[in-house]
Amino acid sequence: MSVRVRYAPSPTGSPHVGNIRTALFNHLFSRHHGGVNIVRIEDTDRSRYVEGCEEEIIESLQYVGVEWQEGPDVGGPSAPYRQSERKGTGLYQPIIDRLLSSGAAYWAFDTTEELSEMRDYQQINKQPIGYYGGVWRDAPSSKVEEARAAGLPGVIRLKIPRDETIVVDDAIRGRVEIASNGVDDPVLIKADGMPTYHFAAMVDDQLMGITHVFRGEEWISSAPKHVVLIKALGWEPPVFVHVPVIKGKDGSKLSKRHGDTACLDFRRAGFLTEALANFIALIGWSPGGDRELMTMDEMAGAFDIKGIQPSPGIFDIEKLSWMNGNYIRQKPIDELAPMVRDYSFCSENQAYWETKNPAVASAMRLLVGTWQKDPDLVKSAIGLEQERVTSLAEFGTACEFFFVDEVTFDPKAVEKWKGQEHVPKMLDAFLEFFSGKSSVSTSECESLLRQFQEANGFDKLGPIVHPVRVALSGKTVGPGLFEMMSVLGPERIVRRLERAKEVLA
RNA sequence: GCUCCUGUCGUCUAGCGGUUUAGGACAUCGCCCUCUCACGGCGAAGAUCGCGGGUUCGAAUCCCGUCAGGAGUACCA
Repeated sequence: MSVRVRYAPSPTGSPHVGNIRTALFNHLFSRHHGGVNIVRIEDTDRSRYVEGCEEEIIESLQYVGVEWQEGPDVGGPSAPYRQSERKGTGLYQPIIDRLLSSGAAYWAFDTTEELSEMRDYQQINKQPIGYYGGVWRDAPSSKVEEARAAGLPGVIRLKIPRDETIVVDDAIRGRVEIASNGVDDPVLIKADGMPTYHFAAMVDDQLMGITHVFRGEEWISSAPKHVVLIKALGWEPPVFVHVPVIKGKDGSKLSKRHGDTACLDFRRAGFLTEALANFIALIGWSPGGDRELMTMDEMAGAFDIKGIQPSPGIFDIEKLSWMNGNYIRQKPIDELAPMVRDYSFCSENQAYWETKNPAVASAMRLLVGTWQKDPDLVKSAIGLEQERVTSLAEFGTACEFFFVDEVTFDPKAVEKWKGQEHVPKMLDAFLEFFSGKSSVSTSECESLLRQFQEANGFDKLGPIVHPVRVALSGKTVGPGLFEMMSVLGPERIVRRLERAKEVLA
């Protein structure tokens, strides 16, 4: 039997990384088995529908590199792929009729007040809270007909059997047994006629031939309801794979107060597709052994449900950053440079940093502005910063000193070299060397500084290099000085040296 | 309250009854490389495998209990 899996988000907000991780597992699993991955939009709750959300879902999926063969955007043999549209085709009706006539489901006309009173009572009496039948589960058909004729708003509920053990087979945890008496009767069809998740998802999974259902762990407690439903319909349940949740640093479920959680925020923050995908796949999944840095192909090749951890994992942004830096370093410069340019140019990314850290946003704009005038300068600068940066966003601030007209001096750096005897003399000598030149090579710069070192009796290069670095970049840290000088070029060097003479005098 | 799930270094994890003085990675610290930072290399520290009982010649690995954390408990998904 060929594998068919589905990612079934509801369009209620921008997808969370945990959610997208489930989508990634679907992708990896279907690729591993040469199966089909389906995207299905679960939009049965009209009150929670968020406009534009479907686009964000698609974008998030594309960002992490998830591919699908059937979905609302590409169509497919099981179309439509939005539950609201599926409902419109009337495909749920015959199934619900079957359930009703076999007695597996029943109409219930409780009002919201009655339901909340019931829960209060259960709460006070320390009983399990939920709907276990009320007056409708076994009501005579005449009473139901009466209520329907009177036009009372009613729902259709699934009749969970009494005194039985419901078995849920979970591919990660194994066999889970639940006493049916603790499972309440779920609503299948709401008063507005829309199906609930419990009903629509199970029916659609069946109709779409889904073989494995990957979903969040939070679904495990409603899984018994799903197996009862499926059995009542005479179907074979799919393999359930309840993937563990992702938690924040403090151990609670990942949420807004942990910082970024929406998948697309990570793109805005400057994380590479490869890094995010690799990182989230490894929260909760391990290929076994010591493998960590993996391409999508490698992950798909190694993917196995047995490698999925049953325990929840914590999202560690530090490790993500390390991975991101790793992938950035691997990029050939011809690929990296345009990537940094596009990233920095994107107004959505700039807006993101504008609220998070305006200095980063302005550095990004400066990078783009400079690119338009002198792309080679920017490319070279990116090349020099490539190995000391951990996100696309950092290139702006890291390269900033290359692009500014006037460097910002780090007071501590100035403090250290200001007034040192050899400094003014050295600056003058170099000024003279660079004046009128049109370009310099790295090796020319190196020999210039080394000659000065020897001529002036310094046994180390430090006292020469450090003040010059401060003079040219304003900072104490950065790329190799000679490479930096070559990239800056004589013209900028001269201008900066002149200004530094005053500052460091 | 009720039900279910989970529990190996701070974090992600390897481990599937003996090859384990529990391995790797991130983070931390130190050394080396070196013009600084970073990269890279080497090394240190860090888990008596939640705890308590069993089973066994032998348990992180199997069983029971216990505690802790999490999830669900909607006409939301």
